[in-house]
Amino acid sequence: MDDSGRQDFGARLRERGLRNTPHRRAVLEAAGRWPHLTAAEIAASLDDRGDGMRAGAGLSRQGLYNVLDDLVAAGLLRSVEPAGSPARFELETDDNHHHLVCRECGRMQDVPCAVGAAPCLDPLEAPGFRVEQAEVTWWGVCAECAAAS
Amino acid sequence: MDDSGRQDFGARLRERGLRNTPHRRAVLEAAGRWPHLTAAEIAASLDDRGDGMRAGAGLSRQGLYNVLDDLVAAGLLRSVEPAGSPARFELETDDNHHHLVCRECGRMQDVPCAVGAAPCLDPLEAPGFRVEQAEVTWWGVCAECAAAS
DNA sequence: CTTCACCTTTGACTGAGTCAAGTCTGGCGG
DNA sequence: CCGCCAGACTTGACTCAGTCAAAGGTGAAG
Repeated sequence: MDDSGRQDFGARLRERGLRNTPHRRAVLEAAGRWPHLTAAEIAASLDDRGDGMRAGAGLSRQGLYNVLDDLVAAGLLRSVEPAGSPARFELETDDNHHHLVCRECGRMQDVPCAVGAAPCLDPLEAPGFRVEQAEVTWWGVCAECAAAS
Repeated sequence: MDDSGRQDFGARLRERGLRNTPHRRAVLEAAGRWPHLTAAEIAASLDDRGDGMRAGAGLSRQGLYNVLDDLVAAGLLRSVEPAGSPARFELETDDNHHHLVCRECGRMQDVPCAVGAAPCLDPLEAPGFRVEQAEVTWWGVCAECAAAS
């Protein structure tokens, strides 16, 4: 099969000590193909996938959440949860990007970190607080929604 | 500390065209006294307030949500919703601060915007997207939790 | 082939918030 | 002074996203 293009998720799973199961691969593939899906959307995408890999029966809801939790814990997936929206998932790429969220339609898009490498992690006034990660979200109106009004 | 007598929430409400009701004042007072309360915590604080203003019966759940929505819409209250937590409320002060959230205990504290006035709103690569607001959240471990481990 | 750890399913449950529809209230026009 | 009515509040059913607990499969190490 022409797997040349897509990443070898199986290997990534093994690396992190997780078993390489079809469900896990399928979830990673979905997240790679359509970033920012919710758990429900991922479930739907598993149900109606028409590609080579047989989906078998759908993954149960609990199963899906287990898979998502495992992948997030293993650092293969990142979960993003903008206010008012259920959690959304994207492949973890360690590229320090942030998110634009449209106030109208809720759509989300990536932006590279605006000010250089990891400026958001700059030391700040936080006596005793050990900062591990910064998360920046820009809220506004996307091009489509702006046009529509 | 004691902010020169509490702010005149009644007047603020009228200014924005909202009726000045005891419930609304009480919610604003609670948010002023203990920032970052959840809706449930605000409800509890209304129930057992021992100060001058009689609480009367508790505000119903729906009533509370109505009040919160109104106050947020009127720009008197700000709602913050870190991943994995229910919404939390603080008085809107237009001071462009951001939040530190502890991964262990979930506690939240304010930090003044690290890099000057509103750097987070700097133009960024977002063709067509009209950015209205930036939100920065730092995740880490607070002093207490760090000490406890 | 067995076994045990890991993976998955089932179904009940919770927490946070919403919807819809009815009731109360207080300030204004008459 | 009275009735009206918009805005404030209550009630109760409901939804959505996610969790818990316990039982059932499965596959690779031994």
